[in-house]
Amino acid sequence: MTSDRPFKRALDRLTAVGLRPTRQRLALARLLFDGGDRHITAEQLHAEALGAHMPVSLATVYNTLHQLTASGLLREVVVEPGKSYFDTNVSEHHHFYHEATGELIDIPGNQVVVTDLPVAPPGTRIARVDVTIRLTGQSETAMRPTGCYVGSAAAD
Amino acid sequence: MTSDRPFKRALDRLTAVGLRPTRQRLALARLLFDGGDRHITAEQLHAEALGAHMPVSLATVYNTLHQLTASGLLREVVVEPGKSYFDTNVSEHHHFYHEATGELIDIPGNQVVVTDLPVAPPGTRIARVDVTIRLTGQSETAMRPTGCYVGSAAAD
DNA sequence: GTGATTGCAAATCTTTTGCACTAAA
DNA sequence: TTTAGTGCAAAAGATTTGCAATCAC
Repeated sequence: MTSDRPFKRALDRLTAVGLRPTRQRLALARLLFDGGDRHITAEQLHAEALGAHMPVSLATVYNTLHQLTASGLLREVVVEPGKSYFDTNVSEHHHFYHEATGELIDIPGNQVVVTDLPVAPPGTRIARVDVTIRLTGQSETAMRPTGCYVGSAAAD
Repeated sequence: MTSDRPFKRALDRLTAVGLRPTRQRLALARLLFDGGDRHITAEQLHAEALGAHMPVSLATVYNTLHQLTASGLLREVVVEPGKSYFDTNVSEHHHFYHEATGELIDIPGNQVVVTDLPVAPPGTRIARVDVTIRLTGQSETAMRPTGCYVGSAAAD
């Protein structure tokens, strides 16, 4: 990789989708996209920006997150009423959501297979399939080895 | 079925989970459980109660919905930041979510198959698997006949 | 009667908006 | 310049909370 300096990567992403790379957007894009995939809320990103001496207003954080989402650079994942994460991984994948800790964990797309999807209602098109696996605090019992079947069509 | 009068059904459900069947809870339970499965927001239920001459405060609607959810009589489905539905169908199933209209449509559990679920992280247990199929407004192209594959493990 | 439940209004929290100011092209 | 973008503070929603009044048992 010749030019994946953090700064460049963030800037490239912005220009690639036609967003003017302002100081604020660049700062946020760097926090978001440097150093691998992450899940972050608007509040968290705001706090991070302030902590990194890149003051940005909360409103701008929201604006930017939504612009990036609309541009396909982020994906919004709503886990609870009043709590949504922005996911820098926009490839096909799904999530574990740990309700106790609020933690969101990526599951590579190839580790979850959804089949037999019903036909979309007339006049609509499937935009995305979200699979969220909700986890509760303790694992009193053993965890499932490799497959948990939801639905009945596929035998193990 | 000898006794599935609406009133009885709602009352039974409440007592079955140990919730004192107060006038308000009974009224809300009837609106919720009589007449088949439904998806409803707190605001909608509140409006319905008022319209049905069963005045209940919004706070009580929220309290009751959460109590019913905690008791397993309802399931909460969060579709967007600031918008969640309460689903009277607590059996295994999934949802279409039409982003344009805000409409939520049940998909019977047996119409979606999720396989190859990864193991839950240590110390956790899978509480539920939510599959939400997001629909966008127009269907310019043809809809998928019967299977939309998410992930790569299963061939068609 | 007694503790659970309710209603109201205020408080919280998250997110959006209006508008004057600032900066990128 | 010129227009997009930003910050602030207020507004808007959704949900929760505190507490006195009320109701079910």
